[in-house]
Amino acid sequence: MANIKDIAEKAGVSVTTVSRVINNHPYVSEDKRKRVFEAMESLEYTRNIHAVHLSKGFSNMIGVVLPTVNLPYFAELIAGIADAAAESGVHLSLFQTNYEVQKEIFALSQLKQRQVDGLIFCSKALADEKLMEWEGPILLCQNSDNARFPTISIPHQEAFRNGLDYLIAKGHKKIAICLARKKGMNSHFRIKAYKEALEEIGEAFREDWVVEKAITINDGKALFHKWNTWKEKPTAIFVANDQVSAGLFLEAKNQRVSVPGELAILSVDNHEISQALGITTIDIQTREMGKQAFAILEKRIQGQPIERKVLDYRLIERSTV
Amino acid sequence: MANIKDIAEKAGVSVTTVSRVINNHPYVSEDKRKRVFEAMESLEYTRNIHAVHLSKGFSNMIGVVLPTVNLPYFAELIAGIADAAAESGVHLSLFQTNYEVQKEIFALSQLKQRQVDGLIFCSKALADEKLMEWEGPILLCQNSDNARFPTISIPHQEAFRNGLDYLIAKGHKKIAICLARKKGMNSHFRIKAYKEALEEIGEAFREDWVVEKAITINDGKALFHKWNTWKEKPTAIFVANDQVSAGLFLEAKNQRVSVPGELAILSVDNHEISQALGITTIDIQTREMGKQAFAILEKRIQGQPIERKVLDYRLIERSTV
DNA sequence: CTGAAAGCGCTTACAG
DNA sequence: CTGAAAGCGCTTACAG
Repeated sequence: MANIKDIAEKAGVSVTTVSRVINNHPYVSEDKRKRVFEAMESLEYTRNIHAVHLSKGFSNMIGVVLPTVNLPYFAELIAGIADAAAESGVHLSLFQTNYEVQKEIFALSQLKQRQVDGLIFCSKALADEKLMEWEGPILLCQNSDNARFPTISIPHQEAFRNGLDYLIAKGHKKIAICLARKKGMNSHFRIKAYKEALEEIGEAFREDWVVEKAITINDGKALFHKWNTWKEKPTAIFVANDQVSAGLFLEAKNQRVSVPGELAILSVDNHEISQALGITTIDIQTREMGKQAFAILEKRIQGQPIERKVLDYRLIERSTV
Repeated sequence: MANIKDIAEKAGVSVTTVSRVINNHPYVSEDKRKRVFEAMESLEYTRNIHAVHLSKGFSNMIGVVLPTVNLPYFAELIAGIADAAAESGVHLSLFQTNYEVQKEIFALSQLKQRQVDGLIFCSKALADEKLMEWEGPILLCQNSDNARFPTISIPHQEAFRNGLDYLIAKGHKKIAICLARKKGMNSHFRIKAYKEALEEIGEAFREDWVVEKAITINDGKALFHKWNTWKEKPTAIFVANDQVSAGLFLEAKNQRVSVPGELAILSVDNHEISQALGITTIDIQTREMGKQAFAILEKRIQGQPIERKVLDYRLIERSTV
């Protein structure tokens, strides 16, 4: 494969000039520019990107860290990131961690080795404090107490509270909630909002009405059966994602439990499936979050100050509450 | 940042020895190995991966080219690829093309520049012939006439025929089909199978009963309404993906059209949603395809001969036919 | 507008 | 088991 030196010889110029032509620098005479282009053409020159990276010190690639790509929430998030990255000509490297800590650490080590210029953590198992031990641009798609990280997030506590108030306004007092996982900032804030809302309406907090580790449609089906076994039944379940809500809703219909008559369902996401099923849900702009995540990280990589953005949410009334 | 030379000085050895230690080569005395490790520790050494790439000539990263990550089929495929790649310590770079030809060409140019060692085309707009103009390891997740490409695929024609025969065996003669897009090898083979089956049962091929460009749940809903406007109605629709089938099924239920009584639905994918809805579908092992795609490409990158694998499919009887 | 030369940080064939 | 040196292919400050 021809390299820059071969081109220089063929064109009768220096490698410096060739480099200038390749990088579109001004101050190259038209004559030489032309000769360089011809030489590149005839020698079928392709730039070796590794040499560029080594020389420049960055890779023009960012890493996206997430548990799995195969969940609408994350797929949508990546799609947003990918669109924004493509527009800026930045490459995307995927780190599917399945919430395994050592895989998250692997991603961090890649940042350290300069495999990527920055990292977007869509969701993570590692605590913020652990992340602090690593240098380099790291963006979090969730709120963080820690000012070291740029973030893009939804005000989950507020949004969740908003949803709860909506249920309460609709006459519900016996409300259960269902979260994706126990740990994680989002769940933390949601439980907090839940407790506050219960207190205000004088209802006791019940540990067993906080269902966790629910992510898929099948988890939603299981949730229905759990609900069905409860002696005292909540009249509404506030579910933290559309997939689970869909499973819950479909199984309720299957078992001829009327929604929202016997069981109201409020969801979060506003992905296609909740629209298709007519599930009332809170839109959290997942795709937009992906786009902004990239934009903020990119600015940070370029040395601009840490930015922390909060996105809006919106309750979409449909027919399950 | 400390480099290999700093380590060598600190440890009192040559850079060659440092490199050997880093790369776990044998033939380094225990004493020196220890000193090198100590030096690396105290200087907080991190290897610059770009230098490794430049020197070795490859990047240890493959590219995945697909229209969008935000569709269960592709999300599942990537998840499989990502799992397999992670096990081999290979990085994944994502090229979301939205079926835009210039974005596919961009991915190919990245292969040429060595940004990636190989490319997996999950689905593409470019014709095989165009792809032929590019060198380097390129794997196709679909069959190809062209022996230049390693492939992993489902026998779509056979599988589709199998599904049609199943519908026919169930007494259907008026059968419509619904495909993801007009172009593309898969659609080509499916239409072929469709025509053959129709001929055998003495039914005429009707262009208007071949619905195309259907990908999402909402497309499935639209499909229902299209069906509803047809004067002569097919008694069965064979839909090429679970998302569309789900939309079709849900809307049929909404509109109180009995499935399979008035309209039978046969699907392809066997993703979670068809299971949740009880839709009869053909399992095409999407995740497994992803895994094998990676394995075959990886072997090809390592110089092994072109491999072309065909995966099995299986009809899952549920309650929509 | 132009070029010689140093630099980015590794790997590896060769000689010992 | 060890090291000096060449090589991977670019970029860029400096001097003109």
